[in-house]
Amino acid sequence: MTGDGTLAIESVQRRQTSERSVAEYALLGLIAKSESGEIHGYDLSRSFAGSGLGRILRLEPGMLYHYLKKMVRDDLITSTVERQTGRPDRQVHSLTRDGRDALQSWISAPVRATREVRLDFLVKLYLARGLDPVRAATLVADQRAVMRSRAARLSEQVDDAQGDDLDNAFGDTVLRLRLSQTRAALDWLDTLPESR
Amino acid sequence: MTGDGTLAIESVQRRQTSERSVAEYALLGLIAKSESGEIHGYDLSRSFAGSGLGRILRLEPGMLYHYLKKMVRDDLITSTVERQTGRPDRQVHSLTRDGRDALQSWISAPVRATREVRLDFLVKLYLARGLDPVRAATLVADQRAVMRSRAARLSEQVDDAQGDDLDNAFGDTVLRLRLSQTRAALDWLDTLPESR
DNA sequence: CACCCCATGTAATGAGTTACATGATTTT
DNA sequence: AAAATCATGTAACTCATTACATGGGGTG
Repeated sequence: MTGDGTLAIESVQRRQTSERSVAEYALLGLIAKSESGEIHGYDLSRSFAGSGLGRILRLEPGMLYHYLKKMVRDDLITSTVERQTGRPDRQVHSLTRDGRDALQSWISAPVRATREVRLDFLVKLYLARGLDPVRAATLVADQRAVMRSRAARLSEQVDDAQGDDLDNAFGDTVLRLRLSQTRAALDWLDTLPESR
Repeated sequence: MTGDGTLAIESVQRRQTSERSVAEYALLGLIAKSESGEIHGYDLSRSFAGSGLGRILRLEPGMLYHYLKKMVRDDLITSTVERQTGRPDRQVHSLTRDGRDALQSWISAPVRATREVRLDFLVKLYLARGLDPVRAATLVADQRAVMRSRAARLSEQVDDAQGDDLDNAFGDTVLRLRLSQTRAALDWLDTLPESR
């Protein structure tokens, strides 16, 4: 075994620090992007489905309202009732200080694993573009750096590996898949307008 | 809306026909690969961790025994008690006809989505290599075909897309990421010994 | 004597999916 | 008259993760 050579393993473990799902950050981002800074669940649901986010992840009403309640509980957003006549009352939400901070720091952090590019990074990029183009540019740059070092590391490991028996040959196969996926992500990052 | 142009969306929905998890098939495969055709849970756990499978997915004892019970219930494997003295009794498992069929047809079916290459396809490939090299070769060929048509389709969509507003531009970005990931998978498939 | 190996589990927890409940009002 | 829109949820279910229970035997 070379160093901590244990490759990242499939298992969707939330980070110990009670990490939130992508969908929650997506909601925070949509609230932040809303013109008045406040928005109710039903509108969120529509703008979610209508926006670019609806193209990469699905969020059913049940889960949406669940997340909103959870984030109110955790003091990331506030909720005030807006009475209506002839229509059901609305719960209007807006970001708290904590919510804004959580959103900003989540968006700013590049993803570590290549597999997270497809979902997590895309959501970060979408929100960053909508909220602050400068942040989008640094995000892309930071993500490039992560992917580059990851590619370098994988590349080393591929060179070091010798495929004696079947299982070692397979380990090599796995490494080369990861390397090729990582390089593809890197190339894609380079084509983004933020990389110009 | 062009045809059913709704892009595949993130949501790990099991297929309606009560689909099994990758780990279950991995277990079926390990039982099939065992020399005597039968093996008990504890040995399975060790050979799982020790084999190439342990490099791509994790399976804790709790889940392993859970799957074994489930598959006994569903008549994919049988279980007989092997008494021991000075040691706990063992539950020895072997494949039933249904189990062998389920395993073979799962292994033979290429994955549809590119994101499934990283886990599902790798497990299929590992098992196919261990059980029947010929099947491994056809699997790789079939998977190549799927990825090629997927790349072609994505390529079309990229050409058709025009990025007017922010959300359409994002849709284009998403498509190009998928295309690049799919092409990378395709290139990787070509480097496999089965493609020679 | 403390600890690890053998061997199989259970219990607690949490996260996500799907389908449905409600009840008024507007559109077809 | 039927259906869709508005607006917010609840309930039942599946699936996976983690940690722990058990209890005898061998090893440092």
